[in-house]
Amino acid sequence: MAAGKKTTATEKPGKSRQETRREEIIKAAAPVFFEHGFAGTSIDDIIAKVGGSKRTIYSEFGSKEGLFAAIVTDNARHALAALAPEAMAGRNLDATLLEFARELNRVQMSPTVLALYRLVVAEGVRFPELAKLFYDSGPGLASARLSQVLKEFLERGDIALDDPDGAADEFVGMIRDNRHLKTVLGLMSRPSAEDTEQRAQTAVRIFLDGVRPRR
Amino acid sequence: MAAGKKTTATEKPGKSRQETRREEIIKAAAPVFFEHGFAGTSIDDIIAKVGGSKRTIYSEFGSKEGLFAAIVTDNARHALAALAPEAMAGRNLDATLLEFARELNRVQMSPTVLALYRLVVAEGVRFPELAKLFYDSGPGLASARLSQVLKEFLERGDIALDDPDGAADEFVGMIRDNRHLKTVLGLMSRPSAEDTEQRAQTAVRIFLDGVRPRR
DNA sequence: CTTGACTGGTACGGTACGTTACCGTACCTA
DNA sequence: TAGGTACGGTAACGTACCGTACCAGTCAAG
Repeated sequence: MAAGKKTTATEKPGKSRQETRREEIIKAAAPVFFEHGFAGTSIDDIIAKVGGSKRTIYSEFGSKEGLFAAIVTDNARHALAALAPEAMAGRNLDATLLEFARELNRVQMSPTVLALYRLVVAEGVRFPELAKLFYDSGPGLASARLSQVLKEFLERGDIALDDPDGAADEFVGMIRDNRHLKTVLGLMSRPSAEDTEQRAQTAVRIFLDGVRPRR
Repeated sequence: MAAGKKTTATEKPGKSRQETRREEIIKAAAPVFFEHGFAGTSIDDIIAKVGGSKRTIYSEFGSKEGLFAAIVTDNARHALAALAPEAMAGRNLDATLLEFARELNRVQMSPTVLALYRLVVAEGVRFPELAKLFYDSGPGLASARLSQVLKEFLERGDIALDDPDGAADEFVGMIRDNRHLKTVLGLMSRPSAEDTEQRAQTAVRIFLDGVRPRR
C-alpha cells in the first residue's frame, strides 16, 4: 500500500494517465499505418480513430515520424517476443529443428508480423534504425539462435557443415518461402495449420537429409 | 527557354515520338518511385526529373496510379525476363540446380528487382494486379520452373520427394535467404560474387544431401 | 479549494498535393 | 507547304497535409 500510488480506479495501477493515453494511441494508430503505410497515413486519420486532438499526439510523440517509430518499436517488441532466446536444448536434432520451424512459422505468419514486414520493407531505407530493430529481433535473431544450435550439433559430429551461419540463414529462408511471400503480397490467405505443419516437416527433412535418396 | 536544344534524342526508326516520350518518362520516373514509394512521390518530383509538363504525363498515363502501374509492369517485364522458361535440360541434377540458384540470385539481387520487391511488398495490398504480375513473373515463375525440373528427376528416380511444388518453393526461399532480406532492408550492401557463389553451392548441397552426414 | 498539468476541439498557416485548363510552339505526315 | 497532333510552360483549383495556437474542460495532487 505504501508502495503504490493512488490512481483512478478505472485504470491499472502504476500507469499514469499519460501512459495509458500513449498506449491507446499506439494501439489505435497501428492498424492505420499498417494499412496505408507511412506516407499514406495522415494524423487526422489517426485522430478519427483514437479520438482526442492532435495536441496530445504531438506532445507525446513529437512528430509523425516519432509516432511511427513508436508503433513499429512497440509492435516489434511484442510480436517478436516469442523468438527470444530460450533453452532450446536439443538432444534430438530432428525434433529441435521441427519445433524451431513451427515457432518461426507461427511468428512470421501472424497478422501483426506480416504487417510489420510490409511496413519495414517499404520504409526500411528511410528508417534504418527501425529496419535494424526489426531484423535483429526477428529474422536475424532466429538465424543466430539456429546457428548456435547447429554449432552444438556440429561439435558432436551429428551434422557435417562448412558454414553454420550461412546454413542457418538458408534454413530461415526455407521457412520464409514463397507461401510467406504470397501472403505478404495479399495473393493468398493464411495457409491452414495442416499445410503449415506439412511444410515444416518437409523443410526439416530436406535440410537434414536432402532430396537425393540414400542408398 | 534557357537553351533552344532540340529534343530529338535520336529516335529509333520504329518508334513514334509519343512512344519515345513514354519510355523517357518511365525511365526517369522509376527511380523516384523506387526511392520514395507511391504515396511519397509527387508528379512534380517526376516532372523535375524528366522535364516537360504534367499534361504529357496525364495524357499518356491517365493518372498517378496509371504511371505507377506502367513503371512496375515495364520494369518487371525487363528485369525478370531472365527467368523466362528456357530449356534447362538437365542430365546432371547438381549442375542444373546450381545454375538455377545462380540465375535466381543474379536476378533477385539486381538493384532493379530489389527496388521492385520493396515497392510491390509495400503496395501489393493496394495494387493486387501488380503484386500478381510481379509474383507470377518472378518468384512464382522460378518455383514453377524448378518444380517442373524436380518432377522430371523424380520420374527417373534420381530424387525422392513427396511434394515437388512445396520443395521448389522452399528451395526458392533458401536462395532468397536472410542476406536478401538484409539487402532489401538496406542493412547490407550487395554481397560479393564469391560469397554469392559460395552460398549458392551450399544451398544446392544442402538441398540435395542435407546436413546429416552419410555413412 | 486551489493549483497546475494534461486533454479535447477547433481553427489556422503555410505548403504541397493530384488533376485540369489554357495557349503558344514544335513536330510529323500528307 | 499546310494542318492536325503532341508537347512545354504556367497557372489555377480544390483538397489535404503537418504542425501550431488558442481556449475551455478535466483530472490528480497538495
